[in-house]
Amino acid sequence: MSKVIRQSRQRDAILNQISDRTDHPTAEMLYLELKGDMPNLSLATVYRNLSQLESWGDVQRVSNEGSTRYDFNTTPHSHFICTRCGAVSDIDCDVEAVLEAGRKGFGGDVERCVTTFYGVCPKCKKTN
Amino acid sequence: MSKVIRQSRQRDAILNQISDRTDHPTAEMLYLELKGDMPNLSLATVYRNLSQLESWGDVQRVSNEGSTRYDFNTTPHSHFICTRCGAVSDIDCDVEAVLEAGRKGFGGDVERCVTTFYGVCPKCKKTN
DNA sequence: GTAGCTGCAAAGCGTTTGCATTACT
DNA sequence: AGTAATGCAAACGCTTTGCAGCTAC
Repeated sequence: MSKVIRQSRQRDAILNQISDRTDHPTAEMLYLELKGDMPNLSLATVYRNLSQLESWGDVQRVSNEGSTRYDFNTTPHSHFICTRCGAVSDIDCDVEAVLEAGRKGFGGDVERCVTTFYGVCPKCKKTN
Repeated sequence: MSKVIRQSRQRDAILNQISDRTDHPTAEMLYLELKGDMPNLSLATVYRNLSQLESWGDVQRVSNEGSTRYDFNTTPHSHFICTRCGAVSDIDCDVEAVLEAGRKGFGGDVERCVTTFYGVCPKCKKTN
């Protein structure tokens, strides 16, 4: 008897809030944003739902020094973190090629890889 | 007037403990290992010294879901984390090539990248 | 003697968990 | 009615910090 998944206003709101953006918010960001409409939303609920959504493959964790960010884009892709403004954005990079480079001369099974790029984002570069 | 750096038994011991190994220990591992010889060594001292050593470029942080590991090898290189035994090892991978792949078609300045590979290490593969 | 370093304990941070209550189905 | 999901607060694990005493220079 597998566990039944019920609908919940909170989970719907979280998924809705994360689905149409590319800025990789943290649990707390989502919590603060949603608290406007749902004043007694709890941070624990946001964390619990994000974990669930992750286990169902609906969102992806992006770990970034200290706090975790969440990404609605669950295809294997890489991230760029701006060292000036801290923004996390997606970056186009051939993940398969990186995997191949890692496999070369390594005795184990390389299954997955995560690459994070650092530097100055286009926006900050313009502002200087 | 810049701060004078003094010698300390504790820092020497930490550096000595980390310098001849490739298993990327955590602060707590080093603490437990050193506590044998220095019974009143404090975990805070280990953390403080590792931060200092990192800022001086003597060790490198390797962040790995939850806890931080330290690496005496400060040249840009990649890591492999075994999903069976949790071991963190160095892996040969052309970091420059990955950087190039990230730069392609990205508007900002890509300065640095960190790649972590996941899979089954040679040892676990053998044991199966 | 001065100021950096230590040990200890307390606080900090992001995250998880226990539990009584609420609300989907 | 039954049980998943919530809100709250307390606990968690890792790391940092405040402070009095210690130690290298």
